Amino acid sequence: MNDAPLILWFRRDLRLFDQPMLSAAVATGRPLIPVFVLDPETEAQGAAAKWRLGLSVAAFAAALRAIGATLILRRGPALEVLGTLARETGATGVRWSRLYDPISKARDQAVKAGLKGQGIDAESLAGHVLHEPWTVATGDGGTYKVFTPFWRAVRPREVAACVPAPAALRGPAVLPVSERLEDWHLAAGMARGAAVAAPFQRVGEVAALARLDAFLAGPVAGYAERRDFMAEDATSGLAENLTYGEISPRQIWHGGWRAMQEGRAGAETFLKELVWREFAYHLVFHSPQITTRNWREAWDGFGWRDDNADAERWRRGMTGEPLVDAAMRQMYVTGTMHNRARMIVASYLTKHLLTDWRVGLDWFAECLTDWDPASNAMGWQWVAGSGPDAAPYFRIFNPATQAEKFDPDGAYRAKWLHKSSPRARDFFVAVPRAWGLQQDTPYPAPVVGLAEGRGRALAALAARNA
DNA sequence: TGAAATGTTGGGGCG
DNA sequence: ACGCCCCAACATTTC
Repeated sequence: MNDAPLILWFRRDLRLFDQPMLSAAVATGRPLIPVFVLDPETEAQGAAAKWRLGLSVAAFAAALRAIGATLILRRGPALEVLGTLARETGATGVRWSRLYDPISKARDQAVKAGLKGQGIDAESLAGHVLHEPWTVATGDGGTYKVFTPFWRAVRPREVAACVPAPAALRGPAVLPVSERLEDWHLAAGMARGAAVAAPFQRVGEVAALARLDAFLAGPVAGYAERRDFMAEDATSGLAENLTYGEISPRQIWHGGWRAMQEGRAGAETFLKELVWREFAYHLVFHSPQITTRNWREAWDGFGWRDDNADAERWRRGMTGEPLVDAAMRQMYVTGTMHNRARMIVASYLTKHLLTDWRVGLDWFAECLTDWDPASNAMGWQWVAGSGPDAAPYFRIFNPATQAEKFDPDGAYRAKWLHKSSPRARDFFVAVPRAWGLQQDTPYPAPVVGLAEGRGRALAALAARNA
């Protein structure tokens, strides 16, 4: 019997329940060495994402400790670290859960080939999505490029049952050395923002499961009607947990499905949102260029403005358009932003300010604790019009109209803008000194009139479409 | 998962 | 009772 240790390389799957890679490894009976590698690809991520990742790693390390295992932390290129760890421990195999974005794919392919070259058995398993991207195809074998048919194809599909969490993990006879999480300084890029943002995070598997239960017991019923109201707590808020794999998409699917069968009105709409995430992952797998280039190549010649002074005001929540600024400040303080607000600020940047969607994508990547490469790219290209199933070019959100509809009493705007609001004050505590913003900085006049910005965008976009 | 302009309809006030 | 006007509400079209 093979009793050589197996290395479990954790990345965006920091959970114990419904963790196929982990369960399969436990079933072998071999000693297991869980490891998290801070590799250059991960270090390249945005400030908020790296900081939030650190919280997740800490929570996962604690969860592993509770079942008798130690999460080993190592920094360096993944192939190098995993090879070294294998030699140190006598491990003969490495397992991980698959990722689908181009950067992860390139790294993982190189790691797999490199490990195999060293005689180490390397295997990746599913776990981050409901269905492997290559298993969902159109009638003629192509890939779905429009959401609705994708939804119709995915909805009736059987999703595999969740696998239980292991009760215990058997470690190696001698524990390999681990670095200390504190020494990674993952909060460094957050400057003064980490302390401000911390209370808004829901970290770890236990908290994520509790939120799913609470959401399915209550808010899901009104999800379809209430989810767009930005001041309300009507959404699941599970995106950050999905990002780090603190909860499995399959568990959410099964929970949502059950709620739907029990007749909770909003449950199907909720499932649809989960499938939007799925759609993003399938798209990024089949069209990896979506993260960096116009998904529709016809857009390549379009004269977007590059980064510019207006975009800087957008980043700083100082456009003078209250709903846009409220949303940008919410993101800067909390690391998240209401879904509808994301569409509105993205429309404002790409349409009213005619700024390249990649400028917005980069800022979201820097600020969001729920950042993931697939959803971020799909969302931005969807709004800009260059993406799959994209909004037609003339679909331009009017932030004032959206505010009237989805923040009718102004509560969301007031929460993030009004001088007397503690959340609005948090923003001034969190922003870099270099921005030169103080609480008494006067609120600016709009960077562009709504009618003027809309007219300018329509003219430019109509010319592109001519 | 849009907005604004334009067109249509129908109820009520009023002569 | 009737026609006329106004206008809100709704529908359709256009960007």
